[in-house]
Amino acid sequence: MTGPTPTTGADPGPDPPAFQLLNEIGIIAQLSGTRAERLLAPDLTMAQFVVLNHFHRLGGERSLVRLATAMQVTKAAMTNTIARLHAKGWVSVRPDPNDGRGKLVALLPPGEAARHRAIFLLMADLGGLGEAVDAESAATLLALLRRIRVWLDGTR
Amino acid sequence: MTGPTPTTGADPGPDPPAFQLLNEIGIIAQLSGTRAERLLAPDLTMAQFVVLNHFHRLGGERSLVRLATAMQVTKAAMTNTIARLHAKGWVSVRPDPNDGRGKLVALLPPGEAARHRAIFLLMADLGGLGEAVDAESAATLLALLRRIRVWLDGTR
DNA sequence: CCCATTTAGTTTAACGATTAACTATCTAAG
DNA sequence: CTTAGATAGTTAATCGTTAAACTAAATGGG
Repeated sequence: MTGPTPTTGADPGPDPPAFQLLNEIGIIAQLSGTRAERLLAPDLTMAQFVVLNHFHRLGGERSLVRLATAMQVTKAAMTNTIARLHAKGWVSVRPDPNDGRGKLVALLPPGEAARHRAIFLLMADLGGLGEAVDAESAATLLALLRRIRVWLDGTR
Repeated sequence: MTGPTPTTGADPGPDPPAFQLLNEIGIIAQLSGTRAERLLAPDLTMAQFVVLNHFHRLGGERSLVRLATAMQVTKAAMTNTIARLHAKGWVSVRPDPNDGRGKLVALLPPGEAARHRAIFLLMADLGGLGEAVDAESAATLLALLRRIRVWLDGTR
C-alpha cells in the first residue's frame, strides 16, 4: 500500500447526472465564494452578506431560529452573526412582543446600503462573466437552478 | 432610527443577472453540501470527498500545493486533509523524486472504492432530484455550468 | 561556486462554526 | 393552578480552517 499506484484504470462508468450537477455547482460556489469573501473583507463576511441578502429578498422581521434554519447554520452561529450586524447598525433587534423568549431581527437602511455597495464591488469583479454566458442562457439557467433549490429546500 | 423599520420600500431595481445566478448557486451548494456532509459523516468529510473527486476526474499524481490551489484551500489545510486520507489508506504519499521538498499524492483503489460508496449513499438521498429537472434540462444545465466554472477558474 | 530569492511543506495562534449544556419562557395536560 | 416537556437564545469546549512564521530545498544571477 506504499507504492505509487496511479489508479487510472477500471472505469466503472460516468457519475450519475444529479451528482455531476451538484458537484459542478459546488465547485462554482467554492470559486465564487472565495473570490467574494476576499473582495468584501474586512467590512463584511459571507455569513453576514447572506443574511443581508435573505432580508432583501424576503423582507420583514425574523427570529434568530428562523434565520439559522434558513441559512443552514446553528442558532449559536446566528447569535454571533447578528451581534456583529447589529454592532454595525445594519439590522435592528427587538424583543418579540408575542414571545418573551424571542427576538425579532430586521434589515435597516444602512444594511441595505451596505448590501448594495457589496454587490457593486462584486459586479466590478464578476462582470466579465457575461462573456461566458449570454443573457438568454442565464435566464434559462436561473429558472432551472430555482427548481433545484426549491426541491432541495422542500425535502430537507 | 431604533424602531423596527421593515425596510421593504424604495426598490432600486433587481440585482444583476450574474449575481442572481451565483447567489442561487451558492444557496444550492449550501443546501446540498450540508446534506452530503451529514450523510457521509463520520467516515468522510467534504474536504476529503472533494479530494477524492479531484483525483477521480483527473487521475495521476499531485503535489500538496497543486491540490491546495485546485481546491482553494491553504497548504496547511491540505496537509491536514491528506494526512487523514493517508491514515485511512485511501491515498499514497511519496517523496517527489525530482524535488526534495515535495511530496506526490495519488488515489489508491480503496480510496476509489470509498468514493464510489459515498456517491451511492448520496444518490439514495438525492435521486429524487430527477423529479425537479428532466434529463435534457440537466444536460443543458451542466454545459452552462461548465462554462461558468471555466471562466471563474481562468480569471482567478 | 555562492548567496539571495523563491517555493514546498509543517507548525502555531487566532477565528468562526458546531455540539452540548444551561437559563428562561411558552404550551398543554391533569 | 401546577407541572412536565418543548422551544428561544446564550455560553463553553472542541474542531477545522486561515494567516503567519519557520525549515528545508530549489533556482538563478554574480
